Amino acid sequence: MSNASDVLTVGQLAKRAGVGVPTIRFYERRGLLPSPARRASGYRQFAPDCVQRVRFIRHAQELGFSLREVQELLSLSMDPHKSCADVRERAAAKVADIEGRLASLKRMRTVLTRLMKRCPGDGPTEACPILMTMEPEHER
Amino acid sequence: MSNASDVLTVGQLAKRAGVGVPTIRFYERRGLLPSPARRASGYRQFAPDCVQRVRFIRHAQELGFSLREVQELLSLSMDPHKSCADVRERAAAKVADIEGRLASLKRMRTVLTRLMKRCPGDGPTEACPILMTMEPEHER
DNA sequence: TTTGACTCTGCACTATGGTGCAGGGTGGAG
DNA sequence: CTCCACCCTGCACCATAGTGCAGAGTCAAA
Repeated sequence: MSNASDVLTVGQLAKRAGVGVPTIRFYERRGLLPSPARRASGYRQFAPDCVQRVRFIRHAQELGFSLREVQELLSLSMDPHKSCADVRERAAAKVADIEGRLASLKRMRTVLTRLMKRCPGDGPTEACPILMTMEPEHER
Repeated sequence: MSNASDVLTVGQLAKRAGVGVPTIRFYERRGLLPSPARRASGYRQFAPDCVQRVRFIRHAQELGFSLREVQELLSLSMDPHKSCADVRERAAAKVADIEGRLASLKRMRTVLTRLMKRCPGDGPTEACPILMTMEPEHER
């Protein structure tokens, strides 16, 4: 079934996965992609399933996982001693992380919109409640 | 009123503002703090109001402004041709920015929690719906 | 055979917000 | 006068996720 014409060069892999060529090499250096076989010339020969792998990486990134975390997820999926529960643990940690960031951003938004309501919208900047509230004699 | 004993060394400024000494020098290089007067020895002599300035910077950072944006805010407050409306514009842009980030994080959380509900919590990782959904044959 | 597109390596650089260090000079108290 | 804490400059480095480039080699079609 699989023959030599199945393998992909970096460029082909990059194109099919929708990323740049340097990104592929970067992932390889980071251990997110296995070191591929090489031709005599040194050209990389990627197996076709590397396309899935790269898309997995991007998909996980979209869900908020860093490359380090994606790597952990990948080694989880490689390790027969690990179970679904381990994966779920990572997901739960990520949700907690996201919720922390959400709370922080919401606090920022609350303060900023409150300041904007207080701002007359004209007048000199010295009288601007936004700037004044950022001054710290206003503490907390 | 103000005499020589009013001025602050970097270390004193850093301590009063609650930041490290290199941070002060970094802000100075970035133009967030004016270049202070120097003693004959080269020691910086900061005016006491620089403490307020540094705290302003940290406060604005807490509200989600980058140092570049803090600098813009500061030059707005220096410029007599600028008004409160200009400041409010920056705040509104930042709120929009924060809302974009909130939406993105909420999407991530939604997907992750949905995946976690589908996950049995045991069994091999190959069968894990979390990992499987990150595989891209699952497209969009 | 030639040409153009592709690939190789390694290194430097982007942005962000600092931190750390080496190798000097300075300030004030004891 | 000595000592230690502080200050000076400039440079390199941390993490993150790549991007860009030089200089060389390769592949395949025309």
